[in-house]
Amino acid sequence: MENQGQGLHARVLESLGPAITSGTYPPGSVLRTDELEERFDVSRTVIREAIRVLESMHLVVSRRRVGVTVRPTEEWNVYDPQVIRWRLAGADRPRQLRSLTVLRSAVEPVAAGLAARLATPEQCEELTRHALGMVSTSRGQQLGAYLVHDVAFHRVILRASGNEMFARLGDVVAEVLTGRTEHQVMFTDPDPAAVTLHVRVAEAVRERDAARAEALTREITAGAMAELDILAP
Amino acid sequence: MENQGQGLHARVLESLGPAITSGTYPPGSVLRTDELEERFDVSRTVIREAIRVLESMHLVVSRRRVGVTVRPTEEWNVYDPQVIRWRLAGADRPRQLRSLTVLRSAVEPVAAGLAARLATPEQCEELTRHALGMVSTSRGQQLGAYLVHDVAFHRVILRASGNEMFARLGDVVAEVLTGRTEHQVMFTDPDPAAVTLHVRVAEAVRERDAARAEALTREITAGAMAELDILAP
DNA sequence: CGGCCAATTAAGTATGACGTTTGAGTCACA
DNA sequence: TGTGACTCAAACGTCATACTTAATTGGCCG
Repeated sequence: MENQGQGLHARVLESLGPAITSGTYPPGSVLRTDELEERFDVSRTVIREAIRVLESMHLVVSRRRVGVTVRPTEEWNVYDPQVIRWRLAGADRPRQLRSLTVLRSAVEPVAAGLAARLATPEQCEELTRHALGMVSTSRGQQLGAYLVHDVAFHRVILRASGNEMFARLGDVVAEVLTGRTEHQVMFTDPDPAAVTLHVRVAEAVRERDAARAEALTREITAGAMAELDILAP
Repeated sequence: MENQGQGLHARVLESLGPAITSGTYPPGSVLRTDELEERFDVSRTVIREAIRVLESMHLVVSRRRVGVTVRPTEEWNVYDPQVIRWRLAGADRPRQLRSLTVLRSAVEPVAAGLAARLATPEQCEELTRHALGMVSTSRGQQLGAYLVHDVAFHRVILRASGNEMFARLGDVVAEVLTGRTEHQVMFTDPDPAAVTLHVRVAEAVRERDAARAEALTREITAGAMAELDILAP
């Protein structure tokens, strides 16, 4: 969905990263550069650059005389988009989807409240447009088109919040929504109630009603959590 | 507060990173590797490794025949702890503190609610201990000791939430709290009301009262926002 | 048995050579 | 004069190799 292996070091990364995040090399495992050099049939330079990147993601730590050691899971930079992609592609995808959905449930309502205050007229218009797009694609097995509008809607909300930290979660939300459509049940058309909620959020933002926008978004994320059987107090 | 320049590439990073995030090299600027090589008096190997790391943070993009170009701010991996540190150390520290405080206000209450359900007895005990520690250090210019308990308290909440995404925000919160003590007013002792709120959160978690823990934490973060003059609806 | 020293190992750094991409300039032709 | 293809060179990308540094291991000596 984003970059792709241009350059050998990227190719190595796209092989090593998933191998680490998926547990093929569990925490504590030790890799040696010359071994990798041989395995990927590339030069030392390339391996070292890949290792440096993995190190900056806190996936590994490189120490002299010992090798490149995989770090414990708790220390990984789990907000790194690349790490998120690797983990979503791996075995603990369900677990990862839950974590991210909980994060969404915390962030998106607050973002919607802020968006209601700060959204530009253009952003309001975009929101409305995508909400209506969701309505018009919510029936008749148009899940692909529906997803496009859904993702765009949430991206606009996050961006319109005016908070860069929220805005950067757009990719994460996109992954979660895409993952849900691809992997989850979702054989059937989207829940009409959810569609309506999006329309009403767009309305609330347009009318600068922060409290309502937040509350409605909270309903949306609550629905997303329910889909994954996450705690329902 | 974390790693330090062990290795030349790390030294280069600690110089280039802040230079980019602080705007010394604004987006669109172009760096050439051989120029950097000379400026830092290190080999290509070292420069290239540093560049790879900056690239993985989405701070720069390296293209043939053109050089290493600084990317637009919106594309930076603003959740990377190292990027956060660099930006907090730079000129737009106030702006960064606001962004992060808003993020806290979204995440921490939800985390506290989850902690109330999931915290282990040990974590409950830790919470209580740090809350009491805050009480006992809240008077008489013991800001340093107070800060230690404050940071520890919020770390436990985030970790006890059982959500790895939340848990990894512990460092961010620590930076924000530390930054407030160091840079903000805070000449005077901490607000007694805030101290009391922490004690009550610990209580609520201990009593498994998720709604109360969430609401009380929302009050804490609202206070933090008020300190920074962030919107007060 | 314990502490100290040296040998070994694997990462870190430096350097020279070559390959590859691609922007930019040039030149010819319409 | 404008447009097209063609050439050139600048900058990164990759490789191979030699050397340096740090840390672990293990043996030697007290």
